[in-house]
Amino acid sequence: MNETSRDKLIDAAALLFLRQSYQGTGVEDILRATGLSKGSFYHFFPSKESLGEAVARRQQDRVLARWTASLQKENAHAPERLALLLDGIAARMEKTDFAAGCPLGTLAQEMAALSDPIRAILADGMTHLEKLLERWLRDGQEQGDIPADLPADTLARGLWAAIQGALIMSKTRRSTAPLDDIRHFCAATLFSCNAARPD
Amino acid sequence: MNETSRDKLIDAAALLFLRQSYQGTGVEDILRATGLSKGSFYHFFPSKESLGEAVARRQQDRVLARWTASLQKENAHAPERLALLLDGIAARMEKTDFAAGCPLGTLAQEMAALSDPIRAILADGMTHLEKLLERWLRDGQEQGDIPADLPADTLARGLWAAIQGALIMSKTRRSTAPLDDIRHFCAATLFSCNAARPD
DNA sequence: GACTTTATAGACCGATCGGTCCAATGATGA
DNA sequence: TCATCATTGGACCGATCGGTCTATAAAGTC
Repeated sequence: MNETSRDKLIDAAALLFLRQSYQGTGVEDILRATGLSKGSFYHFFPSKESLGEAVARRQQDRVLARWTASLQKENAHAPERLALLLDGIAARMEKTDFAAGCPLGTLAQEMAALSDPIRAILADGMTHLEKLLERWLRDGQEQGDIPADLPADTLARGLWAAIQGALIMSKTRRSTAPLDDIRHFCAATLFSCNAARPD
Repeated sequence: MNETSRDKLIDAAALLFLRQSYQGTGVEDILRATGLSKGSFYHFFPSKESLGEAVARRQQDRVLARWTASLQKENAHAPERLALLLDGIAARMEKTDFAAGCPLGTLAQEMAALSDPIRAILADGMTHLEKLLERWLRDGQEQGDIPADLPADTLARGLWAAIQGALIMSKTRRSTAPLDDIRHFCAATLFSCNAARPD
């Protein structure tokens, strides 16, 4: 109900943290973005760090929802599902003029050493994403798109890392090419291994 | 000669930026770490951002030297060379109690959208790293450790991204396991593809 | 309608931010 | 010996930082 103000603060902060980083965003910036006042802010949150925790949780929910929608898309094979995910990410990078990045990864990079509560939330979110990738891989293996003898858990972790790194590169090069590279990378190592054994 | 003070500023800033980020490090922090004074700082650098550029260049030189030493190690095959690189990175993470990360990647994540000069320097450094990985891959292909039909340039970019991502994960999980995962990932996709086709 | 709780506005706080300025000091060469 | 110029120390600047406080307004509750 009266969560509207609290939600507005979290949403505005999530956007600003993603584009200007946590430390680069002042409490006043968030107030300006929401039209609320300081009294309101500190009524809902005891500190900026506490808001950071709420932001981390919200970003986790959002990213998880987006990844699930792509990676578990009905009537689609593994390569197509991955393409869906990467296209969505690429579109988001272009839309923000390459100022964004992974909502979890960027926060993690900055806050892991600064706030242990936030670090823990983000670590949890990343585990969920890896699990999602692992399930995508296993589905692909069942469908025959990915060789069944490959270790899904290791590959999932490696693939998650590759996507994170591609986002850093995308931001630095101001290009979506690194995200396409991931697709080619998978085509060469995961899918093509399969194609190389046609019998 | 009298570059000592300038060098001290760059080195101290490089260390602090890596652990506390650029925006989390005040000019006064750097002065405290070096024992120098504000007059000295602004004699050598017109602004904090200008120091940031110098730091980016220095980190590029350092990382490039380390990667070259590992990936072009004499009398070593591709898997061993990669292991050398990843072990070095893992050791550095543990030594800093997981507060560090890739000197280029962390700066890039934070500064790419904030300072175009710094962004450009880091983009350049990343290109060099990718070229280094590509050469490592081609050497491995010549030595027969990696299937010759794989596209070295695409794999190099993907692998670079995976290492970056593993560093984010390592920092967030406070563990070196993600770096070991990269090794297993390569073993499963690059090296083992080869082993899977024994004939 | 009286009373309590929740929510909001915004003045204010000390600390710190990046940056300026100038006087003092060091070294160099004529 | 003197002039020159690179280097350093540190007081100082306005702006902003995260956070506190009090007064008020709105929303329930009986």
